Amino acid sequence: MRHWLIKSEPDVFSIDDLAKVAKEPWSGVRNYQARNYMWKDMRPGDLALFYHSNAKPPGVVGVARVVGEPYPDPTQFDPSSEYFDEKASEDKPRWWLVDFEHVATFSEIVPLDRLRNDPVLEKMVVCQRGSRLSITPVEAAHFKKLCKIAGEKL
DNA sequence: GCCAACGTTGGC
DNA sequence: GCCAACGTTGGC
Repeated sequence: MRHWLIKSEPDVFSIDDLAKVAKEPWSGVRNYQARNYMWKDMRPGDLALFYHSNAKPPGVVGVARVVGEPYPDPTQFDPSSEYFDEKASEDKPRWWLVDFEHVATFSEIVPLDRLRNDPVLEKMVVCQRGSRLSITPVEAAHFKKLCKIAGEKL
């Protein structure tokens, strides 16, 4: 099993929103690297740290799980969607996604500051300067340590 | 294939 | 609101 970190702006879609739905299609990702992670590398059952970006403070707030296999992001075919892509077609989709389900909400956020001040967790991609990628791989040891800090037993 | 211009992300 | 970092676009 692989581990991941997914970013979401809580004003748009928060961990609480995820907790309210059975599963959420991770639509609207329009970055090739992030797409490739969902398309080629994610497997059902993979766990992901749920990260709140553009938040005060930014940080990891819980855990989500990949549900099912990747499929084409339907918003790319919808002209009324802000994620519409005129260069994509049903026979040649450009954007792929997976669904995520809620696993856990931490009792407290683990702020980005906290990660940056940790000699081990500072190595996480999300801690790197200028890191903008919305989906990144996470080492199993980092995932485990972060859950421990959060007091989360999975 | 280079690279300047532009748009977006996201911490601060 | 600012701005550094980064990805994408398009002219050449």
